[in-house]
Amino acid sequence: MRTSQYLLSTLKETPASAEVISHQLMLRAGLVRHLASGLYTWLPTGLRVLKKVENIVREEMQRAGANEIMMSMVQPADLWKESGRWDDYGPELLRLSDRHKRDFVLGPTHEEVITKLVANELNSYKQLPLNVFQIQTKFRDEIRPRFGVMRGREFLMKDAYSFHLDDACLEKTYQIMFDAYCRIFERLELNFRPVIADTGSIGGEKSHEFHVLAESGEDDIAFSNASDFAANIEKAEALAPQGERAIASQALETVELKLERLIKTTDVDIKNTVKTIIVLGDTDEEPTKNFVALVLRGDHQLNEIKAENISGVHAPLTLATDEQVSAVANCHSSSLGPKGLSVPVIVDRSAAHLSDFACGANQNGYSFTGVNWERDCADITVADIRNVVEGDPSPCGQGSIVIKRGIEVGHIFQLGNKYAQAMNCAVLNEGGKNQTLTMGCYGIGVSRIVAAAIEQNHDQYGIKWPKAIAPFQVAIVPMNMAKSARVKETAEALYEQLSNAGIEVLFDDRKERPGVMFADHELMGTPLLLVVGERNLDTQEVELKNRITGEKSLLAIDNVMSLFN
RNA sequence: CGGUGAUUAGCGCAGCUUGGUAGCGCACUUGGUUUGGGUCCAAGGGGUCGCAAGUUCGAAUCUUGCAUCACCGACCA
Repeated sequence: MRTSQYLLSTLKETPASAEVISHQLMLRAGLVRHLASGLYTWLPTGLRVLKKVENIVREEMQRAGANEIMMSMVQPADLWKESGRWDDYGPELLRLSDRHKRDFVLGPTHEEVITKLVANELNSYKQLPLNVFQIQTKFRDEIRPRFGVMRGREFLMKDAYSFHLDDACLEKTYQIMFDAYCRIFERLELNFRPVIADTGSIGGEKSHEFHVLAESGEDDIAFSNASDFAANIEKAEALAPQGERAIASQALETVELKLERLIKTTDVDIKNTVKTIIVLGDTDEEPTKNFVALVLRGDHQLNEIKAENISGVHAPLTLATDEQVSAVANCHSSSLGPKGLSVPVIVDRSAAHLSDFACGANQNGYSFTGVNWERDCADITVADIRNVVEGDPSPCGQGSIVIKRGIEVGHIFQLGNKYAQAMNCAVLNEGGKNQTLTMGCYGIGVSRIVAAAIEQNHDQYGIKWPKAIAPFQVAIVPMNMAKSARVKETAEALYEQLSNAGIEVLFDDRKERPGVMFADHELMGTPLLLVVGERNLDTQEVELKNRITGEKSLLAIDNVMSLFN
């Protein structure tokens, strides 16, 4: 490709709306352009990268025995009503109707369509297991699109679905997919980690996320500093503190200070206090009485996922309003405490290990000190409802927790039979009986990977693409071609030779000054530059510049092809 | 949806307080100059100041409404 024919579109200045570095560089290097909130146009350079990621994903899926298909992005609402997700999915599901007023959705994912297809196509256990995938545009009407294509509303995703007669078979395919994902991210040269994950709204039992480690990531990942253990913080278990709880030694006292003031103005340590949060319960009692109290150590944070998975707690987790808090405890939320509450009390393991602690007194402006479980507050349930923090013992039993930020680029689930049951997806088993299938599903955010790769591979000059996904393998940069016939001839000859050999080469034939060309290629992140100039032509050499290492060396023109063997 | 802020040339911004001729840098066009790291000089093109209504002789500027975009929370590949 010649730059004179190419939509280069680089920007010198950073558009003000771009927050993270990958978004800035994607705009500046001319990979994408903003169309509307969460919607982007992919320019030639960006599309080249996207296609490369896509192809690596496709190759590894095929190697893992998955069949590529393509499903419609527009899906009939009836299917979603059948699975129950028409009601469950919420406003993130973009709904539309056609000219006949029939309801449709823009597919955020394709479980319904694929399960219906497989239900119709498969009849016998002999056809199992089956794994199918597609690489398709998805649409999710995100509440808050941000960070460019990292969280767009329309995005490219690889989604695979596997079908099995039993869980043992699903487990096997799950492992194959796990390995395939590792291969994919290794080929993409990304610093990634598989982490144990929550299954979220898709439902199911076992699940891993694949995270690219980056400061700009939106998830907190808990690692062990002594083993392979890694889990999304949503899912990382906070172990109960070691040892016996200290024996009560203080008497219960009432203090005329809010808990917050008590911590600030006295020597009471926040780690020896508990905070109490009232949330909606999940029982059939009349709504005015249906609440649960969650109790955490003062310095800990509530883990909403863990909390809403506890029976009796309403999912999704819903905080009580100020009025509801007053109705439950006759005080403001800042003076809440576990003692004497009439609602079920769920206490985090760490908070339950305290003795002689301080807490709100359920009376505005008052606290208790010297509080002890059992003696002062007996009827409680102990559970793990907090986020792990750095330094906690790792749940794997080895080492302690370290927390890093990650960008979720892949997610694999063991779905079970939720969709198969709803969509009546079954085959005849060996005994001739109808048997509902069990499913796995496996997603990769293809367009998000492009952004994640930039987050991990850039410097002050621009993008430093991993070789496997660089838009061009090499660029030819002639010095002052307009003035030197020798330079022009050499550059043209090199270009022809490389193009004929099928190498993705960008020939910068613009009439630009060297600085402009160098800056553009560095911004775009082309791994290799061949600089053709009068300076080295007497010896029949060109300069080779490596974008990643910054190394410069001289290379005989006759040897250029050897770079690509 | 809630909270905050923004909207003036393709991009980055000034002008608004105190109403009166729409400006700067980059980019773009033309001519010259320069040519191994975003040269320099000169001339030029490009704007219903987000939209609508109001106040006024007169609105980018004041008032009201709406839209869009971004940031902080819930969602997720």
